[in-house]
This record gives sequence, C-alpha cells and structure tokens, in this order.
Amino acid sequence: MNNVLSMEQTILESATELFLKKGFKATSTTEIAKEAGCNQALVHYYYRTKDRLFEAIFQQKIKFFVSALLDIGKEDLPFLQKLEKKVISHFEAIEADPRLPLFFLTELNVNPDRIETIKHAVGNLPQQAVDQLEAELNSEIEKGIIRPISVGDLLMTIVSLNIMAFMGAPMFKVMTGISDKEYQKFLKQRKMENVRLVLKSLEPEVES
Amino acid sequence: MNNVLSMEQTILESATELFLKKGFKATSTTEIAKEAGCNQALVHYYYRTKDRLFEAIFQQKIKFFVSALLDIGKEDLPFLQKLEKKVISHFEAIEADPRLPLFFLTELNVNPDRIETIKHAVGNLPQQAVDQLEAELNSEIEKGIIRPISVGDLLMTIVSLNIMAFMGAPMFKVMTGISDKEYQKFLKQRKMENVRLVLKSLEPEVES
DNA sequence: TTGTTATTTAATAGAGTTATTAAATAGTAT
DNA sequence: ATACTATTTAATAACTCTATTAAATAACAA
Repeated sequence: MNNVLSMEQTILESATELFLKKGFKATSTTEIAKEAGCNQALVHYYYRTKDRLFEAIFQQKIKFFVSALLDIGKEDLPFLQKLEKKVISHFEAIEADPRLPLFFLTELNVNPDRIETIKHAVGNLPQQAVDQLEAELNSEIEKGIIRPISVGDLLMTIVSLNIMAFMGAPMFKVMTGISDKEYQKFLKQRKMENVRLVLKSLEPEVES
Repeated sequence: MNNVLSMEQTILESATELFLKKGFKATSTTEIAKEAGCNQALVHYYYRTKDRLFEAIFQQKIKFFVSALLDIGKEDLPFLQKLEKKVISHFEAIEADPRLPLFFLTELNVNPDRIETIKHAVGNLPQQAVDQLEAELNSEIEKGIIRPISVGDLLMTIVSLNIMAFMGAPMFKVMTGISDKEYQKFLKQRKMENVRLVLKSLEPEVES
C-alpha cells in the first residue's frame, strides 16, 4: 500500500485509465498529465512519445489477460472437470477487468500493426496451450466420451460466451431494457450457464 | 447502378467507410472530403458538424442491423425450427457487414450518450420482439419440449456466438495461428455449429 | 556549501482539427 | 442574356495536439 507512487507510475496509471476508457486516439497527453497532476512535458520526459506509452500499457494488459486465460490447471482431473474449471477461470479473468476485451479488439481494429506487439508479448504460449488442449480433446473424442469437435470451435464457444457476457452489456440492455442491477444479477448466474452450455456442446449426438 | 451519385451522397459514403474503419475520433472531416473528392467545407455545408454527420450514419446502421436481426419469421413453424432460422438469419445479417458490432460497441463505449440515439432509432421494436420470443419460449418450456431457460440467456447465447465468430477474428487468429483462408473455412461451418449449440442448449436436462 | 544529477515546468514550434464566411462557379428558369 | 438559386471553393479564426528545448527546482553526495 505505498500511497506515494513515483510520478512515473502515476502517469502510467492515469494513462491506463484514460486509454481504456476512451481509446488511443481520443486520449491526449495533456489529459493524461492533468489526470496525473503534472506538466504535460513530463509525460514525454518519461515515455518519449504517446505511442510508446500506449505500447507499454497495451503489452502489459495483453500479458495479464492472456496468461490469466492460459494458466492451465495442471491438476490431474477428468477432462470435463478440467474444462469446467477452465471456463470458470476464464470468466473470472474477464470479470477482473471487463474493459480489456473491447480495448484489445478496438485498438487492433484501428491499428492492426499492434498484432505484432501481441505476438511479441505472448510468444508461443497460446499455441502451446491450444496444442495441449487439442491433444486432450482428441483423446476424449476417440474414447467416445465427447462428440467430434475441433479445438477451434470449442475455444471459440468458450471465449464468445464469456467475453460477450461482459462486452455485450450495452447492447443487451438496449435490447431487453433491463437495469444495471438486473444485469448484475444476470451476470452472477451467467457464469454457470456458460459452463453448462460448453459441457452440453460436447455431449455425443444421439442418433435420430 | 447510378454511378453518378450526388456529392452529398458521396460524402456520406466516404464518411461511412472511414468511421467504420477508424472510428469517430480518428476520422477528420478533411479526410472525408479528400476521400469524397471535394473541399472540406462542403462536408460542413451539407452536414453542418462532424457529429451530425456521424449521427446520421450511426442511426442508419443501427436501424439496418437491428431490423435485420428482428424481422421475425412469421411462418407458422415449430418453435425449434423457427429458432434455427432465426440463428441463421442473425448470423447472415452480421456476415453482411461484420464491422458493425465492433463499431457500435466501440462508439457506445467512448460516448455512452449515443444509447439515446439508438433508443430513438429503434423504438420499442426490440422490446416487442423479446416479449414475443419470451412468450413462445415459455409455452415450449411448459410443454416440456425444452428446458427452463430465461429469454435473456437464450438471446445472449445466440448473439454471443454469432457476433464473436466475426468480431473475434483477430484474437482468434493470434491464439490459434491460423491464416485468413483457414479462418474463412472456419466461418463457413461455424454458422451451423452455432445452430447446433443453440439447439443443444435447449434440450431438457437428463436426470443424473 | 558547492557541484552534480534527477525531476519538473514554461514556452513554443509546427502541424492538424472543426467550423464559419465570403467569394466563385455552375445550373436553371424567364 | 439576365436574374436567381444551388453547389463548391479559398481563406481563415480559433483551437487542440505532439514533441522538443531551455530553464527552474529539488535531491543528494562530497
């Protein structure tokens, strides 16, 4: 609880808040300085350019987000139980900062070059995790425990359900007309709903 | 195929492309004019302010998007078949312009006031559609054909799966390392995968 | 206290932004 | 051809933004 942060840190935190809230382009270094309580030139003294400052934050957030999603439970549980845990921890990782998914998607859309930043920040961690999941998945499929499904489809399902539960809030509220409080209630039970959906999606088809 | 659009129309179209690509803040009226092939002042002559121009486009796109999602098949089909059709037409509506969901979410995030624009543009159409779906849903639940589920959960599932299939592309590519071409293949089969997932999610639970 | 380095600020160049105004050009009706 | 209106442009006011530079202040070691 060091309440006396260095100005360099304070600037980083103010910038983080503003970039997450308004995006790269709509945030000015003047604004960041004002928020941090310092002269605008100081922002440039510590981080040289607005873009470098942004990159530092973007990279940090990507690392946090990806590693939160990929720390694979190494426990030796049955596949479906491990998967359940994974869905839950993924959901909770997004819950920890629900602004991140939209932040990444937006900035990647405006400036696709930042994909390189991501690749550099996360390395081949995702690829490894996907490969491992795929191996386990195929093993279960062969055993007939779950229906044939590609690892891409499974991942897309998990990520879609979990991310949109948070990111889709504004749209969802408009469509259904529910209040913030009701949405909080909705979110509380949505985590287990997503688990149920994912597990259901793996059940072998019943021949009709 | 009227190739000779009025300059007013040309400006609107150029602005649409730029706003969709780079967002409100990162697009300048100068750039719009250049793209349209006219003087910058002309943009203001026709639309007065950048914000009014944006609002016109935002409203138009919201109307297109929402109505595409809500034109409920009035055919008298069994519920699950109607639902299947709905999932498919929703998917295809997004496919028609995959940039729209991220566009709405981003601009709504930067400027939450635009929710009013949406409400004004779509009126109570969504509420009506949701109510109707809810009635049909509850009727099927009572009949025991599908498991108890809230209309919110069902809608969230459909919208999540369909939107993220497109919007999540950059993230998905980074995670799995697949190419654009492979992603196109993935998308082709994803539509029916989403239908399967939604229908699966409604199956009554088997008592264990 | 003096010298040295680190932190912070004021000032400003240079570019880009929105929006307005008056003038120029094109189009059309009489 | 003349007058009237619609379209388009040039010019510019008033900002805001990024980045740099030199100067001021604070911190600290000798």
